[in-house]
Amino acid sequence: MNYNPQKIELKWQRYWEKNKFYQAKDGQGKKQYILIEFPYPSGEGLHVGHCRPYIALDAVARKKRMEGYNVLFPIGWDAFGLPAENYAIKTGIHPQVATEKNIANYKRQVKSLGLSFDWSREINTTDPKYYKWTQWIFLKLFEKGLAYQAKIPINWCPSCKIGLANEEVVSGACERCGAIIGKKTLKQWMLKITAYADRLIDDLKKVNYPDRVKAQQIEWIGKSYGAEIVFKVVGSPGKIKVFTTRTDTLFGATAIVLAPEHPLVEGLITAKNREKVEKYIVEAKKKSDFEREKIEKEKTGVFTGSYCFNPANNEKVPIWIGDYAIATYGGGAIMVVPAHDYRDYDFAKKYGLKIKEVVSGGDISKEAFVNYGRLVNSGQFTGLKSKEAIEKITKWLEVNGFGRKTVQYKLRDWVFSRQHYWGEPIPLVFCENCAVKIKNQKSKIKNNEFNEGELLNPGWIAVPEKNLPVELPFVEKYQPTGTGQSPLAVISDWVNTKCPKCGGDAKRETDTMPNWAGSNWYYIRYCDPENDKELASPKKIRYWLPVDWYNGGMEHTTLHLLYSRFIYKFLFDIKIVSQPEPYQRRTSHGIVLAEDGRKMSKSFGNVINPDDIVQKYGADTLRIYEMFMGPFDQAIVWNTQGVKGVYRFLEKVWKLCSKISGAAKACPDVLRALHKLNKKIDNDLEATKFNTIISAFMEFANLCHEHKAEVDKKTIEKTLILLSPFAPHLTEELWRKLGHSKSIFFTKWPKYDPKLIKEEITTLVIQINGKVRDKIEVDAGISETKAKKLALSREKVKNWILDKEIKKIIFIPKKLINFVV
RNA sequence: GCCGCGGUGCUGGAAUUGGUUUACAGGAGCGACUUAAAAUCGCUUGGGAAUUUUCCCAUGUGGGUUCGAGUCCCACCCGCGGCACCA
Repeated sequence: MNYNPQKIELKWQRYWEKNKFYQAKDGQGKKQYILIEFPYPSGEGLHVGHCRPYIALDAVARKKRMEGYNVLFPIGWDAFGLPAENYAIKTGIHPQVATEKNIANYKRQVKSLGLSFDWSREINTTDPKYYKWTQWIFLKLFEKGLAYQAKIPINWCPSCKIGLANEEVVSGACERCGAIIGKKTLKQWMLKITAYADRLIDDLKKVNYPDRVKAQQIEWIGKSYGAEIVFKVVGSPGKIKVFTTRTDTLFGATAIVLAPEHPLVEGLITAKNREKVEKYIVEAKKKSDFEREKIEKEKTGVFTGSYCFNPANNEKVPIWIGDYAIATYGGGAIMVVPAHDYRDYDFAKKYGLKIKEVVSGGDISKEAFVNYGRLVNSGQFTGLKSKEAIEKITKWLEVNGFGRKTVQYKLRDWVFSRQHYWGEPIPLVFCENCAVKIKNQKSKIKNNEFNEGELLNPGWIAVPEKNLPVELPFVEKYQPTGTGQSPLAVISDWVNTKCPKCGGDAKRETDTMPNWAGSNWYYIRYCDPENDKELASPKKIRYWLPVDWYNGGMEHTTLHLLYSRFIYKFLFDIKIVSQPEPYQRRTSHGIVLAEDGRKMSKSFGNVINPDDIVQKYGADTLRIYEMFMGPFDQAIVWNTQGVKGVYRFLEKVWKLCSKISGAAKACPDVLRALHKLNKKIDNDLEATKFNTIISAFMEFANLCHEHKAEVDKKTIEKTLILLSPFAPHLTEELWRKLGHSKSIFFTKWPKYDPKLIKEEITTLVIQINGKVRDKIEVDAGISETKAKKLALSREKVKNWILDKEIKKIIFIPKKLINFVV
């Protein structure tokens, strides 16, 4: 029989599923929790790029099982979010219906690859039994005062008619539709992720993530150390607080710039300047972030007419307004030190501000000098080095009440509400009665009558836990209202409810949660997916978590990965989970590009559907090709031609293993190669070097092919076991053909014998002055003296040395001998 | 501008971490089988000179360290990803 994947793959997939091969057992033995990012089931189905991480981690999971681990390798569906809703708007098909259909298709595709997921733990974020707990987590955040409502200008996508988080805005445009983002001021629920900023940085030390992931998260959080300095306004009690990391340049501050949105602006505008300033502010507010960015280099500003005192030397410095000061960072106020900051230099040049050198080392007549140096023109601090000056000036400010040491973060709190239908309802109601009570009678409120969140957000009352989930009502119309309200707002019998605190009339929150809400914690739910009493039982959480190996895309580094770490830390604080970090190890896969080198996309018509490859070559070929195509963490171009090569390899394995030579013992070369292969798989799988594993297999198959007559049954069996995590169907089939009644996946993972790997004979390279001139076959254990003698006896070597004097000999056992002449 | 990653044949890439550069595949060429094609199986395939023996040059560019550099150091060029008026 020839290799025919169509005849064997479905058979074994059904067999494995029927016999529940891959179901993890709670609390039994040493565990491995292996996780892939659960897919968003879109209407387009899987493409070969999605499969790459699933296939890779499937191989890992399969190997770990054979090594005796109790492996949890689960899958589920992240199904809330915009695409389903946009699709519903277009077609009138309810997101629920479309989602179910998409899931069915995804499931069929995933199953056709022979992946060893534990389907008994399948979850779906849009299932009320699941999102009950997504809502529960929100309630806990709310109770602890980590959720608050704020009226803020948010990123507004005019096309999707939705507010977006900073993370969803990609260079000024909507991550989903590409429209230019504007600003809209709306009341939004915010999560205090900033309260966890330090821990999110510090705890990266505890986990094994790629450096680039750590670096990106740290940069995103953007912690900087500096000082807050107080500038007193001339002729008024007003005080302006600025943030700087360069306290040493304080004497060079020749102006203050406030963001147009700064709360003190109004009081600082003098009558003479009013018209100009107001016009500027109106213009600035109109600009979107994108426009601001585009004209980034061109600084603009306007003088308010007011002055303040530089605390260092009591000089009067003008107060300006300029939109290069960012409202949401450092209090939206900066001290302008033109001599030592590029931006301030531009600004000062444009508006004729004083440029005063206070750190020596550059030529400020040409450009700003931003490096550290020695202080000049800085009163008592003149002569100090920058580093020392920063400390001393900060201390001086503190002593004299002009400022204090502080830190700033780029990270902002997380905008957690969306004005859309297809998401988890936020489990809060607004009660006018309670709002009045909290606002007016704070002192009379009994202890524990309201939780922290309710006091922080007067009128917003938590839906009691026992009433969860707040189910998403069925609607006919999904269109965003465009007014900033979600489509839920028009369903009056859902919106109108009773206040759980006072029983009075109340209205439900009609915003829903962002699509990240369900994915924040899904991997916890896998530990105990059916539990309707708790998020998951503490016992199971303790057993399974943290995740041992989590693979996902780089694009989630500052999104899902950061968010879910934050949520996990919160759950740790309220003692739901027992360690501070959710993922012990993180790896990232590179994306698979289409054959034309572009991203695979329906609009380019260049998508490769795994169905086609499975149909033509079989799942095992697809699996091995995706591992072989290139380094796992690198983007790679798909090449259907290359798929053929893998198919040929599997055919070779098939032929080799379905006919046994009858040799009683493998020849030493084959045996050694087999043990080397074993070692290589062990090492390279851990290092995610899947491509070299496959090429090692190919080399081994080629070797066996050469030594056809000397390959025994034992060798073939071991080869099949080693290959089984990568090509499960083919190996299972051949395994049975060899007469085994039990599955190959019940065998133990083989251990290589280090003694057998040792080469007895090696090629010793002979170099003259570092250049290869000859090679000899020698005993691996040959001594330097012997090697030298042997090398010098060679004709070629003699010719190269001739009458020259040997100055030095370098001998590396098993590798080379080098004569320096 | 800053942070991170990378640059090796015609192509995807390998190189035990300082020790035989180009493994493994794809593609191309030649040959075998075949009426023929596909498939399959052999052989060839970095460049140049010489074709029995061989020699020189090649890992983005230019320097350096070293007996020896794709690998380490310095400077530069190019590509990719992220951040970006963050004070």
